[in-house]
Amino acid sequence: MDKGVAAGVSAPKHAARSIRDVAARAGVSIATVSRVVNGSADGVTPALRARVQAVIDELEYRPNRIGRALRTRQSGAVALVVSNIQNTFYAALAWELERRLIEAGQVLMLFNSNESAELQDRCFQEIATRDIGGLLLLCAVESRLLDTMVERNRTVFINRRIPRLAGTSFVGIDDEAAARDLAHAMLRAGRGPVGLIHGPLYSATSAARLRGLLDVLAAAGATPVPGVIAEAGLSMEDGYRAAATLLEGTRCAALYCGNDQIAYGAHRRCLELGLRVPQDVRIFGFDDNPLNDFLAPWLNTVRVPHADFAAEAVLQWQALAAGGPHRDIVLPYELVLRG
Amino acid sequence: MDKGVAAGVSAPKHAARSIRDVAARAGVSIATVSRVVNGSADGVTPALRARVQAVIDELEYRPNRIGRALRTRQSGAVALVVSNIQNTFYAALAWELERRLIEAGQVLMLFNSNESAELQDRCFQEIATRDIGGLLLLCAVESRLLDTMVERNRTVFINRRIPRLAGTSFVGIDDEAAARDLAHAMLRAGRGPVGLIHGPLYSATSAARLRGLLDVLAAAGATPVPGVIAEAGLSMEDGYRAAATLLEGTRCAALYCGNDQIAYGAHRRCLELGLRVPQDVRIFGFDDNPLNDFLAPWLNTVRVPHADFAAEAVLQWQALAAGGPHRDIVLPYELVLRG
DNA sequence: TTGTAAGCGTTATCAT
DNA sequence: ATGATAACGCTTACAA
Repeated sequence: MDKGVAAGVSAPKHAARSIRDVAARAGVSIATVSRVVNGSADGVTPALRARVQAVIDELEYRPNRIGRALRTRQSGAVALVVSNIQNTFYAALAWELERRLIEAGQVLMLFNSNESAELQDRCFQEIATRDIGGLLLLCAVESRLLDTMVERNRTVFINRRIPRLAGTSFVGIDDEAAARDLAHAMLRAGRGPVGLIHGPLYSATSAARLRGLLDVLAAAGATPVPGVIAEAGLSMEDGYRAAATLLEGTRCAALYCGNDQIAYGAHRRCLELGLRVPQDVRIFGFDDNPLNDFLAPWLNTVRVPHADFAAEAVLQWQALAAGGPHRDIVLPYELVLRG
Repeated sequence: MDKGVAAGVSAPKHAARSIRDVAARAGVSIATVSRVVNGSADGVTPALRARVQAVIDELEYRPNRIGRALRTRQSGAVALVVSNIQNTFYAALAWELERRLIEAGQVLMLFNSNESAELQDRCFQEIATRDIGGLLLLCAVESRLLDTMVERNRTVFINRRIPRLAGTSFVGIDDEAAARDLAHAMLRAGRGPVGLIHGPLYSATSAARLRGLLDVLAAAGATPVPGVIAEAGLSMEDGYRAAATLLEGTRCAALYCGNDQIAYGAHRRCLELGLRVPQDVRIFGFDDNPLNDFLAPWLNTVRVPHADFAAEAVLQWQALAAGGPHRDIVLPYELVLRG
């Protein structure tokens, strides 16, 4: 029997080093190591600092974030609660956020709320016990624990705000204005019956978009009849179902959808009904998911600058961490008319 | 001046409760509270237990995970390192994973490696200091720190393995067999020149798929000429670029793409060239992204059971946590022929 | 059955 | 400038 090999198989090469290991090896106290690691302004003699740093490098010591978190009450993690990561717009935003947070030495904890107050609170419960450094809410809903969470954490609302919590930082666009622009583009493209599949009205974003749209349509005397307004969830499946109902017996020249995912679902239903897009029905959405250029060359939409959303959200979170005030950041959008 | 209101505005309602608060209020030691919280088998008198539980409920006490993590060396977080969350297949998988992990009382830390060894190691460095309970690698690449991470964490490879680390748990399909089936479907659909845009060959998954495909094509005497084989990254943009090169001057009746994202890019290029899909070119992909039914009704592909991947990955992670052995879990796939 | 106390890895206060 | 030590919130021997 080769005991050496047998032991080597099961035992890890070596456990992670602790500050004690470094201190012992360098012949200093753990306090000194801590000072070196944190580059404290309070002096450590350059010579000593170099000696300690050498040991740190040699042992590949990296401070344990859990120990540090317990002491500083900051876990070095930022929680992102997103409606649904399967929405490619949110996924793109999450990607940008993660990239920037890693750069800032933070990790991202991901939660899906699925537009449900219960699930969102479930996530909040997990988050609440973890001393996170920031809370990014990408499409939050009202829920029992929302206020406490916002109160206790550095919070930034992204893409959707809770009007009641207007004092909390927000990054978004002017959805109502964007919807008005989109409506004008719709009208310019040709008259005819308009169908509307808007997002859930508990969402201030969905509501603002609908408001802007109806505003312009009404002014143009193109108010859609009640039968062609439908509320839907924010997924492709929701859009498909809503379109199925809405297009049953009704004919639309243009179809407004509360976001691009809804538009994808509506598009599918149109094709099933033998309607050509855009020849028979023109479809309008919101967000401009990154894959539109590849898979939805028929989709007219509003480009929401997701990369800028992420950049601004992180900046604003950092500003809050630095003791800055809550702010509203409203970014420019852009109309994308494809067909 | 109303001092009461002024104070109420800035001060949080109350900080989170600690185990001490509960112990003090219940008139017991923190050890007893801990026992109640953890439902320890070691007895706590039912009466005492009830009294403590009442205080816990009253104060809405939830144990701080950082404190617990420091003691147990388990942060209650599972790290997911994914190639790119913008790939809708990975996003769908991540969604399923998050749902199940929350159910298991864990949170998910999300990292994008972007197929880069450097970035993956950057993520690993963040992960290494955080005492995670599990490491899920959705499309890992070779990197300097990979071995240490696998060695020190309960690891499950998903969708792509590192052949060198065959002793580590894996959840996937038989990619080579699936590719063979796909190739047969390709041949059944009609003869003609075949173009190939495969994924990067450092990926065992991409390599296996290509192997299976070439296998069948060769056996059928349909070996593609070197000029119509291209290697591409795994994104739509990569697929677009590869297709642009490959279709320059060459005519293909069928186009194999290493995954659906590549196929989306190739499809766009085909349309730009005036090629009709599937009339002029039939396109074959891999994964069956959930949005194909809506946006890619022209795409033939292999349905990779992402929900089952997630379920099995979590189960296998739990098995490892329970001291079980590493396992290979190979799930069934399904051909989806749309056009 | 319940309590006391050590200790997980840090940071930061206070001596020296 | 450096070190000793308390404290963060929790779990878990061990003592009572």
